[in-house]
Amino acid sequence: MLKIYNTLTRTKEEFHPVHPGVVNMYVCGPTVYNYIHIGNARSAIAFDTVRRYLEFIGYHVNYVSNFTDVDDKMIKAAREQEITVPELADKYIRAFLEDTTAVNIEPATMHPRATDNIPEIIKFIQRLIQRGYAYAVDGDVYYRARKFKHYGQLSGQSIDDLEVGASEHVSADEVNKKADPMDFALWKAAKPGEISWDSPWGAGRPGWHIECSVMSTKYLADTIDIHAGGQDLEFPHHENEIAQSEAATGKKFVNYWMHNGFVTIGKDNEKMSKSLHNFVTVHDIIKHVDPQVLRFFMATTQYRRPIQYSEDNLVDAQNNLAHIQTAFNNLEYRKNDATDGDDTTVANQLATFRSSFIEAMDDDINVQNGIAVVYELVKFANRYTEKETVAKDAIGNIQKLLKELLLIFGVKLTATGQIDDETIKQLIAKRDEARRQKNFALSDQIRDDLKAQGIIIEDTPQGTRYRKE
RNA sequence: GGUGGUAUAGCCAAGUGGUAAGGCAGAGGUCUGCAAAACCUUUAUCAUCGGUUCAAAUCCGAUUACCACCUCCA
Repeated sequence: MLKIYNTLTRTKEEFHPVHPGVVNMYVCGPTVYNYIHIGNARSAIAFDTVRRYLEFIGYHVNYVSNFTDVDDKMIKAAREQEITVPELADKYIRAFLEDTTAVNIEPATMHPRATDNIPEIIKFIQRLIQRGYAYAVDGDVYYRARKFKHYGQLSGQSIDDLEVGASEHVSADEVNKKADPMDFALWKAAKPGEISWDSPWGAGRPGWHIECSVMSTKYLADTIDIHAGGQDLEFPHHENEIAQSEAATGKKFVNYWMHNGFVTIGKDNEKMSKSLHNFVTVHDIIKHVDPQVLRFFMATTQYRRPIQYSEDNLVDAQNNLAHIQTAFNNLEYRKNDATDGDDTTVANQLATFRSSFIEAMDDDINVQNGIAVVYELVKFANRYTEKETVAKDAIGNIQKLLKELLLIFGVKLTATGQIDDETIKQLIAKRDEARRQKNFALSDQIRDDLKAQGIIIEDTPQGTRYRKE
């Protein structure tokens, strides 16, 4: 039974979707004014892993992730680059898709953009005004936070405590307009020259939080199963989404709230963020780090835990992944001399590994324990590879399970060992002959030459195998 | 000031009452002509102090340190 830690209740709860067998899941996506950094990628990877696991255990997942393509920072960045806001959005949405594809994140079922939903956003705000939860002032529209009696529930704070903090950050302009410092913008009047849309309150653009309420209900349902995002979105973003959505629909907005931990950097383990300017973009890092390694590195830490980003930790991940890949390749090599048929011991063992894996992952997607099962499976595979006789189907089934499990972590395993190259094969034959004649000077010479070409030679009881370095 | 989180071996990290999973790195060994790959063996009393209990890394209290949110941020 899958259990998920629900931020709303601060406990692990058994997961029961509204519609059995189907999961409606919404993940807050980035504001597209820059390349995504690995903190943004972490969120996408964490919930892609959750999605893949849900699919692994048999759910159909409707996965919606938005692009915030208009806000203050978009307007500022577009102005600096002397392009329009939509041009800026197009540019970084394309970059987002390239970067996330590189680390093997499945495209969402739908990637809606805020600006494609302006009419729905306006209608949603009108509904909130009708219900007395919102009011217009000079072309702005604000949400009356105190009117919503559960306000503060997600972040676990009373509205009065929140107000102490909020009042320190409200600009003079807002103080004059807002009825209460806790109120937040649903619609912002356009300043001269800014991108805008016509509305009953004049030209303007949506506030940040409203788009997610609108798109979640529009593309999924009034009540969805999972809503996810970074821990920094708990307040105010998700708190505000709940207030908006539940005030508008009168229904529970989300059953399970999931929040991922941060990527930290530096010796103080500080949060990586755009505002602290301590970020590394995916765009840059995959120039010198294998995207599969980056993916594996991030996917093998449980989504709620922080990830400390460092070269050393990346190297660890690289070694671990290589170890798994090698085991897979060595299995492949043994297919050459494997006997037909299966091996019941192996079949039983694989079933055990599978259920151990599920047991681990069912505990709030505990990937650390999940990956530990993978390492056990790898060890089992290596032992099997060294047996005198092996069965073809058994090898195939071990590989199949390895592949299936690694895919949950976003890694596509394929046999990279067998290189079909006649020249290499001839050289190996020549070397084998030299070894038979105990001409080790020659055989080592051939091995060194091949190594210089990036080909590694390995002698096994079944013959000489080779692989790319 | 309010709220939440974290502290386990050189590093990453599991473990939520019964005497410390797993991985990396290190050491020793097996296999090998030598290698490589792999396999085997090996490395901690769990931030500090106090309490509860037959029994605590695990529960309670206090302390310390670090991080995060309360303003845009995944």
